[in-house]
Amino acid sequence: MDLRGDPGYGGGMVTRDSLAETLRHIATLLELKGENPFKTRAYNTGAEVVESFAGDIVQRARDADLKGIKGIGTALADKLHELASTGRLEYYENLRAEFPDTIFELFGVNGLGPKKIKALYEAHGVASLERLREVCESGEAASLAGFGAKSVEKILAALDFKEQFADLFRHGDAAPEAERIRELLRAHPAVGQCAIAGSYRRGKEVLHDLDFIVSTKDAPAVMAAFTGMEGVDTVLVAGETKSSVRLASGLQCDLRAVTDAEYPFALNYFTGSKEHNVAMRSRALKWGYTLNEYRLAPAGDKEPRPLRVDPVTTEEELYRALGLDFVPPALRENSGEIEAAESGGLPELVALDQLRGTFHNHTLASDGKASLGEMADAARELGLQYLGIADHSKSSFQANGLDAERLLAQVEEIAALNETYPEGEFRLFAGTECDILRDGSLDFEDGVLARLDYVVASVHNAFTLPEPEMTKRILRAAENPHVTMLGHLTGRLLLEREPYAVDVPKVIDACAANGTAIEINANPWRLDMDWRWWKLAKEKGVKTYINPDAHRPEHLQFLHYGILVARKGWLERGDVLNCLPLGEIEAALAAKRRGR
DNA sequence: GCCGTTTTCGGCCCGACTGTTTTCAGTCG
Repeated sequence: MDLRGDPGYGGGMVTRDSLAETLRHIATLLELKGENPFKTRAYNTGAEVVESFAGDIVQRARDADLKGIKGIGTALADKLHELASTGRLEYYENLRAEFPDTIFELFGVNGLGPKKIKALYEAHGVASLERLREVCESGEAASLAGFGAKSVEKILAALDFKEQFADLFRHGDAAPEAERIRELLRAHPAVGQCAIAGSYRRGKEVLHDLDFIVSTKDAPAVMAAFTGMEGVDTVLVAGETKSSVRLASGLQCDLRAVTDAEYPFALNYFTGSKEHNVAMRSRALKWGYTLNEYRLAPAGDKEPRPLRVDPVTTEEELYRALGLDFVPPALRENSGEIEAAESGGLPELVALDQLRGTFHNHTLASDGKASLGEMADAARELGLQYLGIADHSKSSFQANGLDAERLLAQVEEIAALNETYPEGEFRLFAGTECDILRDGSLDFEDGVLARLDYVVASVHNAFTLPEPEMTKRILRAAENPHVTMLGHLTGRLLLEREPYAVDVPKVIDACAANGTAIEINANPWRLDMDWRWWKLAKEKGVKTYINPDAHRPEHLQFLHYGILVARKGWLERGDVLNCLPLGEIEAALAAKRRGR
């Protein structure tokens, strides 16, 4: 059997994502076979657990140390162990031999689910997008039981869409449209409460649609306004309380309308995540209630436990009613938040207005689009007390990186500018985004680095080193006493370029041992280091700086996205060093330079 | 396949919408 077409499997390296992907593929294949849907769900749940697990799930799987992880039972634990330790899984290979590899493509077509795909495959050998189009255009598909002219038309439209657009969007790319539509709904006379729910509200880095929730007494009017609004390309669904549209950008937007009384339940339900909802519902059940998108109501014949808040009129009250602290949307990923909410152990998440400055920013000297003074002015307008300048170093010649001479001239320039700011009110810090060279050495001599206030060390070339070498390279930088923080740790560009292969837990350990911070790069294309690692990093005592990687003044707004990452990573004010006020950050940088 | 202060067996969320149906199956979230 040829599995070469599957990058996440059998290619040698086992990663968190490849483990999750294999579980998802198993779930899909079981669905195709018409297996018990709950078994299918168990595999999908397992994939979610693997993806969001706070810790080194690959190592745990390798060590057969998965006992006690909720959602991973003995069967999944055994399979994950086999996968992680050998790179293969016999059960999966047998399953895959039953269908052509390309059949997975079909699940990405809107309107096609396991039943229809199975029917198409068995009747006409449909196992690829090309073949699907053929049987739709030839009329063969329309004659199948359960298929008709309309469904074939929809499949063809979905195929056209797939050719034209990606089905995932970066959070930052979707944000302007999301906010525009929210304002439009909010301004509608029939709309009471209104929110963007879904993964957008949870602060996920990529989204596949936007979910809007409104409360209203005139749902049809709001639905009409929504499906008829500017920017709508196609109306996908148009019901009385639920509509879906496709915008010209390809982004899908769903709207649900409920009453004011139902609103907190709908908001909670459609914010998700699915797994968080399951946990909430099962908790409600234990208390003797059924929870859905409309209400919390007594269930069954037994006397329910009295709610702590009754009636429930807000989402906060819904959590409190069930004996929980309010769980911020960012944390609703089923990674321990319910347990923490029960025991008063939720973190006090860091917030945007707690940031006092930021460090990874570029100017005209390298590849930025604004001068030192312009960047400083923009930071002051935002109310920041300090701004760090970290232009590229000489090896990043493609970015016009600075050599030692130009860098030291910039240090002088920064010192002169600092003279012009009122003492204690604002300061520029002189730094560098110093390339980590292939062997882990830095792009400047120690003597040069010692002249700077701080150093961001980043990888900008040789992205394809094997994991052991890349890890060694970055470890060496993390151990260099001049390095204040590691920049964009994995180099990923969301939906564009894969992260480079690096053993993140090892890097976290080294950073903890050396007092080196790891940046949260807030550029919406990066959002790197990924939020899934921060709980682990925090446990180990690693701190972060949230940096916009700004190349122009407007990019300072990216800090908002960095805050989303930090919050998803359970980080508090004390974990984020650029929450420190000017006097204290100077001391912290100096302490790090002295080797603590 | 997972899970257990209701259960080690028998549950596991379910409502909205659409299209092909003549009362419901499939998909989606």
